[in-house]
Amino acid sequence: MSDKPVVTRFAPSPTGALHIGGARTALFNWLYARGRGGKFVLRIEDTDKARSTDENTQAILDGLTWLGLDWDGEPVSQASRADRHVDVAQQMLADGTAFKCFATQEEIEAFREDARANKTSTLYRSPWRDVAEADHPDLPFAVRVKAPRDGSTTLHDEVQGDVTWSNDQLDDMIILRSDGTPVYMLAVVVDDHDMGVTHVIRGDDHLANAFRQNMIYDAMGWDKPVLAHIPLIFGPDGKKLSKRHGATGAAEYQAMGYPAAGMRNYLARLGWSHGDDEFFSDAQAQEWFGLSGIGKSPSRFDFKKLENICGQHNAVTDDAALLHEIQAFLAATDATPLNQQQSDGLLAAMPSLKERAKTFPELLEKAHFVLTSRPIVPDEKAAKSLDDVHKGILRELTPQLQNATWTRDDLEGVVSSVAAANETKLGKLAGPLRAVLAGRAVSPSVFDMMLVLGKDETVARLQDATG
RNA sequence: GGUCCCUUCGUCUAUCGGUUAGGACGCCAGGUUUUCAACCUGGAAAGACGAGUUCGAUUCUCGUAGGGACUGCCA
Repeated sequence: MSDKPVVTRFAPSPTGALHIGGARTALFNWLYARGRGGKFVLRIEDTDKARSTDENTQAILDGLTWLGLDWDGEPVSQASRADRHVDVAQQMLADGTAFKCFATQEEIEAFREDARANKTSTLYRSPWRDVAEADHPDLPFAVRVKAPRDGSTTLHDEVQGDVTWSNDQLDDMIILRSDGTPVYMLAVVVDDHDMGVTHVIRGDDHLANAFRQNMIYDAMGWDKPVLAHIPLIFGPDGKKLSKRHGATGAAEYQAMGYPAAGMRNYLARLGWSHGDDEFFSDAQAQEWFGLSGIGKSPSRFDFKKLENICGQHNAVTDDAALLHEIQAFLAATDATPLNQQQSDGLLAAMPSLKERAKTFPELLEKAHFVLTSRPIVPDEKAAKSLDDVHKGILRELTPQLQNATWTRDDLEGVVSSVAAANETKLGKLAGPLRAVLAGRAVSPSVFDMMLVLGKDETVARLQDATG
């Protein structure tokens, strides 16, 4: 179990989009496998026909792709493996580790209601557990495992430590419904086994299930995977993450314009740590990630920290790569795509843009000067700084710029001297200049903009505004 | 109700019996500054509570409180 190549898996059920918690679970599995030269596989748990849709499956795949989590091989459909699951159940029946239960759902429900009313255990004990085959009626039946009744079971979990359950808390859970279809609990075990999964890293809402699933491993005599049940993610208020907090789905974070690298870093750091390291690359995360670094307590989602991390990643991301990400962001949000000129401009402005934006919308807003075209129409805030006095100064500046060599130093010199000649400061002139060049009160440095725009465009914009 | 799990600054966390309990985000003050972002300096800010073990507990044990998960012929 230790020297086998690592195989981890992510097994979402397509009953909804990719939840941010699921995204982190996938990330942990991916990090663990990739850091060890192992495989990371996908299994779609679509056995609930009523709630599973192809759209959801696609949304989950898209979400993982956006996050940059690549998987090995084709995603496995759990539903397509039903025959195999049934075979295993038959095997257990033959081995005597499972039995046929002829109790009807009404009977069981009645029992539970009674139990609840009397405040006794709602664990159903089927009367059919030890009934001989010869005495079985000719009726539909469900197949149940024979759970151990005495003693206790201790499971080692890499995150939770040793967890012990008294066996009388285990029920003879159903593995095959009375219509002959396999149940999730059986399918998971069979699939994990058949797919060679060595490490099961999943949300700790599955911890109790681990004990149930353990019964099937025991019944079949299969090797058990290493378990790691990770704590859940809550909203900023400590309550379950919900719409109220802004976003539960990975796609929503994509739509808000967070860069995938920042998401990976933030999510990895949520519930897992490697000393004081906060900001790291994928390569570092893969190298450092391990089960022992995962904490046991649930963590809250903090948008401020996410933004900070995203800002740091933007700053170090390659210009062209960022441009591609932004184009993908625009496409994903159904925004109008950039034309060639805008793409070129954005790329040229990227060095000064990427250091000041945490999200793509923010970056795009600051890139307005290069995405728009003449005549520049200043927005309300920008217009305020453009009074007649400053227009006059800018008019004076224009011819001087025409004679300037287009370097940062020279531009700074020209603007400063014009400012000085008018008994004002560069700081006072920057606002109006920004308004003229960008039409916005917020933008990169005026000199950076001039450099990106070039002399002709810069002068033209000045003439437009002061002419 | 039952079973299991969790509890260090507001948040994410470090600490693996001995620390002035460290870092990061955020916040506050000051600086820099051309708006935004960034940056620099400083600051406030934590071991849920109560016992026990120990020379010594944030760290180990138990209890209490609070929170969470599970308790389906759902996944």
